[in-house]
Amino acid sequence: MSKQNKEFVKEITPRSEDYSQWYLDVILKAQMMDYSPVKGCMVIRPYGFTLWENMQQGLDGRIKATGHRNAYFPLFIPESLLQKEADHVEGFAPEVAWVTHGGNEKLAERLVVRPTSETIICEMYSRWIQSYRDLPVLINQWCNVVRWEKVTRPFLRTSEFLWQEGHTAHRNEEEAEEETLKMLEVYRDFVENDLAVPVVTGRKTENEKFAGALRTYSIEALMSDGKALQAGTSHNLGTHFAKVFDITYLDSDGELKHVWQTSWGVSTRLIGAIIMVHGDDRGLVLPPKVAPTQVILVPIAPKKARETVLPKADAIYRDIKESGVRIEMDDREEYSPGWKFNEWEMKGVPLRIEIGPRDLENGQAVLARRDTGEKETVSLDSLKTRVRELLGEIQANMYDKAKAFREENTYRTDDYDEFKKIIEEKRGFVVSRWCGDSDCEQAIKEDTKATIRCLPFNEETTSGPCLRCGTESDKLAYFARAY
RNA sequence: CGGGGCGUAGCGCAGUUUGGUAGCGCACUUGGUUUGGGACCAAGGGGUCGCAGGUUCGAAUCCUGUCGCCCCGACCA
Repeated sequence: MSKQNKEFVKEITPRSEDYSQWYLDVILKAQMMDYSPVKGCMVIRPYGFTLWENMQQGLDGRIKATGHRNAYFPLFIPESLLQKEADHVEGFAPEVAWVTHGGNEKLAERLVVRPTSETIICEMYSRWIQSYRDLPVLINQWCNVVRWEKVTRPFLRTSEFLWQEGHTAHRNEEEAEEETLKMLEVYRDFVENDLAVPVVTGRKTENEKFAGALRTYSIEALMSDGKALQAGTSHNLGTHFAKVFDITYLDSDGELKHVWQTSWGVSTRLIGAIIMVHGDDRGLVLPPKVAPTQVILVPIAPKKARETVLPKADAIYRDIKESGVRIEMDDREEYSPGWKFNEWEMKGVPLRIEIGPRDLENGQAVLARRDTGEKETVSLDSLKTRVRELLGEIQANMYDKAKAFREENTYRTDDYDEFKKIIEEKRGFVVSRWCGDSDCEQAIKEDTKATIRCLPFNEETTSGPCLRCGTESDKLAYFARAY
């Protein structure tokens, strides 16, 4: 390794050395985002935004396939609307941005820049819904929201972020609950299959639920530093909002009833999850399904061989592109192959094709995969097929690797001392019995900084003592320190 | 809000103790030679040293004030 190369490798702080710094290095070096002059806000650069667009595409398809349609609601929400639901306003008031003036004139009523759109959407729903025939209303919106956070972190917690928020209205509890769980499943499917990030699904505790919700469900992912990240939420809002916004319908039995509502959302935070779950000391690693560039073709074309290599590389590039793979060719003359290899690895491109004079002599190309670093030589005849095959393998391998990591870092104990030790020394998920009492949950948080991420579905358990207080319980909870 | 640290070129930093008119690496520009894991040589461009006062013949350096950022704590959909 040359001297320059050594210095370069140091440019990305090793993950083990300073996780925070590593995270920032990866994002900046991959040119996903940059800091903006507005505190806590970020500029998403084209490379990062293309990733987001690919994610949007995958998720939007699933949202539409489950019967929802996209719409758009205003960025500004009158103060009086936000005030209507008590829990909701209490939850969001400390972090909303206010608009107080229009031009030079002070507004008669202040506006908030939406931190979420429940209130303004409910206001519209109350006008749109009259009859049971109007239900269900299944609407989704892609937009930006603003939450004035004290501590921010790129992608994970920013003052402004992009997201998708679904808002639905139903006839009764059963339908609303079914919708809430259906959308949680859509998120699980999308995040696990497209982003290769394994998640735990479950219900949030009363403490952790959405401000104004009846029940909140979430998908929880484990980052490579052992901290948990809430990757998506789905809320059964009950009839709380319907009551204060007067969203009623005349049912087929002639009775006037309040609708049951749900809301659900995932945000650009998922980009942070991808980075922290898959990234390594060389930079970003992107799952093929959403990678802006799936394959990077690097022709190795010394002057003498340029005429033979470049046309051949171009033909391969076109051929693969036509087969529907997102491939780019890096034929810049001013950078050396090694420079390009590092550059594209930093950007997380899943697969690289190297093709030079030596390969052409043998009728082959070299394939290098980002997830394992392995290289293989493939004959030019089978290149196109092998590329598609490998992209699939990489996607699957990334998921398996992340899942294995999560399993290795998920512990099962009901002993509080052991629990504290694991949380402090190893991090990860700790699955323990919990009595269901809020005070107990709070005490554990104060002792260990670990919170209940969710109460999992489908975890069988026999009755036993609660982790902290010893009360008999058959509830299991996933605990972790979280972002 | 409490404790600590830092503001010097696009980025990362040295210079501050002991005042003398600003430097290094990367990046950038031009020319040439290069290309299988961040190539090399040569020549260039770029800075009101966070801001405002003060001390001094002279301030990046000393003094006072102020603004901003980062880390730890606190707070936290």
